[in-house]
Amino acid sequence: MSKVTIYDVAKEANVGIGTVSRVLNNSKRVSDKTKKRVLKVIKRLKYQPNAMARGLALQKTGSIGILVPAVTSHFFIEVLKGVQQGLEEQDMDLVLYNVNYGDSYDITYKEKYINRILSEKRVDGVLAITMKMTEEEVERFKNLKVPLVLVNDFYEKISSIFVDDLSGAKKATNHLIALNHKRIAFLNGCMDCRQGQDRMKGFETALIESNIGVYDELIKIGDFDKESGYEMMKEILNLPKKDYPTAIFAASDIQAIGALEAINEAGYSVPEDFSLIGYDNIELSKYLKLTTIAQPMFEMGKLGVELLVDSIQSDKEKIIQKELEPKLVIRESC
Amino acid sequence: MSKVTIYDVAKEANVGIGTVSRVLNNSKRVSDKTKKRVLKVIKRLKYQPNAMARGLALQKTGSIGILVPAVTSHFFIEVLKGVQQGLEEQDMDLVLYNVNYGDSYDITYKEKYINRILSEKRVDGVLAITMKMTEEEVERFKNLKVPLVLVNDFYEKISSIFVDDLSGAKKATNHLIALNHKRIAFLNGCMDCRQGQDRMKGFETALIESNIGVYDELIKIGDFDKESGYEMMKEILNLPKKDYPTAIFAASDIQAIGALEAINEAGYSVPEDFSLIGYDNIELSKYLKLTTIAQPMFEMGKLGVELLVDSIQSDKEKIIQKELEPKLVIRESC
DNA sequence: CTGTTAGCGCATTCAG
DNA sequence: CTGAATGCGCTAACAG
Repeated sequence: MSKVTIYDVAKEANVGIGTVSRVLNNSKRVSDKTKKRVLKVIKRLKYQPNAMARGLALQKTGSIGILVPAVTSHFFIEVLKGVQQGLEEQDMDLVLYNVNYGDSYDITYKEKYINRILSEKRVDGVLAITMKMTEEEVERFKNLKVPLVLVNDFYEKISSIFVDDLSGAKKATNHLIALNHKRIAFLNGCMDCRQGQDRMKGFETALIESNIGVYDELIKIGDFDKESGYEMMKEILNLPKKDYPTAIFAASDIQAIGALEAINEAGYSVPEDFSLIGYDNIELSKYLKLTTIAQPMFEMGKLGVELLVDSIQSDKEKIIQKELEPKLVIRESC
Repeated sequence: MSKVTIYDVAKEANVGIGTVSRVLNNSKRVSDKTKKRVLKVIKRLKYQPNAMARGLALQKTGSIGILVPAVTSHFFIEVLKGVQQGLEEQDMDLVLYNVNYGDSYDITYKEKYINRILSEKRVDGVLAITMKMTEEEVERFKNLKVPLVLVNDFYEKISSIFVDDLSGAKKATNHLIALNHKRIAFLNGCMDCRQGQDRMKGFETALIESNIGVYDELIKIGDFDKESGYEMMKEILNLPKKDYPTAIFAASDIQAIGALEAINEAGYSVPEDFSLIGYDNIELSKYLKLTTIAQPMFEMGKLGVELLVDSIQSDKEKIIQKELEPKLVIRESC
């Protein structure tokens, strides 16, 4: 009962392999009677087509690739859930290309994987999640006609799914303003990515619209990780006390957690001494009771596969841009 | 520059495709001179062999499958890190088979994936993580000679990597005993899996060895998830106060977190009113300052791939059982 | 050492 | 409607 091929089925059913192949791909050009007979043999022999052979003949693999900077990030995990669910409905497999190596993002791995994906042809298309693809990289996909969709990133020439960061940052800031805060600090991530830029803009816009002061010394730029949140908060705590903010908006939950650590170390607490709001709504923030801006991660994943599968199947280029709306989740940190 | 095949390379280098194939697989049977020439053409044409075709000819895919009940579990994420790193060194791809569907473990999906893996032959071997494989399922792999290694599970006829749960539970319990606790509760997961049984045994053994009472009303059996931890803790809090334990040992961190919620809701706190210790050392527990038993998840993943790749390459059956040692991580919950 | 040929398992013409 | 032949891109065995 080892390897049963299409030939075994054909012989057993007294037909040619062509016929078997036809019923497999449910072609109309086969009589109901023989179809039934073949189907029965297939079931009896527990036959299933070999993915490699089929892929080679069809020039399709029946699987998609996921390109991600760090599989272990909370953000990705949530997106992955959506991807899984979307994929399930398609009966496609998922190949994971994790750019992260030994806990550090390695740009050479990104390059390496992209090369591999593009030439090995093990996947029919790829979902790049939070990957900051360069224009040149994207073009390579286009040239080779390998469907690509960007999740949580934006590029005008490629289907992308992203979140309205400007709106999210405004919501966060406005929540703080509604709570009557006048001196609000902002711990931002990088400024050379869309997310950082838009969140900054959202923050400033909200303040200006409410006629509240924007204080340079309360705006910090670092990284989206915890250490950076910690460092930035320490800098703020080093300010003269009279310049302290009453509320802090961190551009990511994980930064907020870092900031929280700095706050606690300094003998202060949240929300008594400082109000704190994060961004992302990762699972952790629920346990830490952190107020935050929820990104629709699951939906992004699910929508992402849908777009990708669509573009694989239709194979005519159709660029779809989808902007999702983040929403405020109020917990106990402010 | 679209699809460059081995023929293009051969023509361009004035050799036969056999020669090209040989340099690709670094066979010794090719002169240095032609080898260099071919290599140069390969680089110039940016040629990379098609994975499908190679797989078909070689009967090897160059990728392994991961079978897991829930990609989003913290435990799995950590293991995955190890897997990734191990795989990186082998240049193999990773195909994810997630049995979880719509947030609930679905046994029919397990069946479905196993069938798919076994017949589609898209992967050369599989790593089953925390999968509770039945004897019959394992036998199917053996019959079809598809290498399988179990991670965090044990089956004598298959290479397995697991943790000494008895020892882990003893360590946890002994820590509590060293802290002078006399009435210790145990919130266990299922009792029909090795983990549950061993942890129960470890718990009881530790108590008995120290001549401390084992109280039936303080031993609860549920599930390894948060809800179950919450429920079990509530039951304990419903006991007459005089019967309250002074410490609680939860069989998983996530259960401990559920228990913590119940404790807080009842107006008590940790570690003031109850000492609490968990099991697993997932990332969350660090932030919640939960004392726990650390499972070497990363190592399990890494070791797992190594065993698997070994068995794929050598292809002679060699069953290796590896038991790892868990260790106590003391934080602030006790 | 190197070119040629025969499959790997399947989908897809092309005849019948 | 159906069977036989051809090719997908590559490896391996076989001649030179």
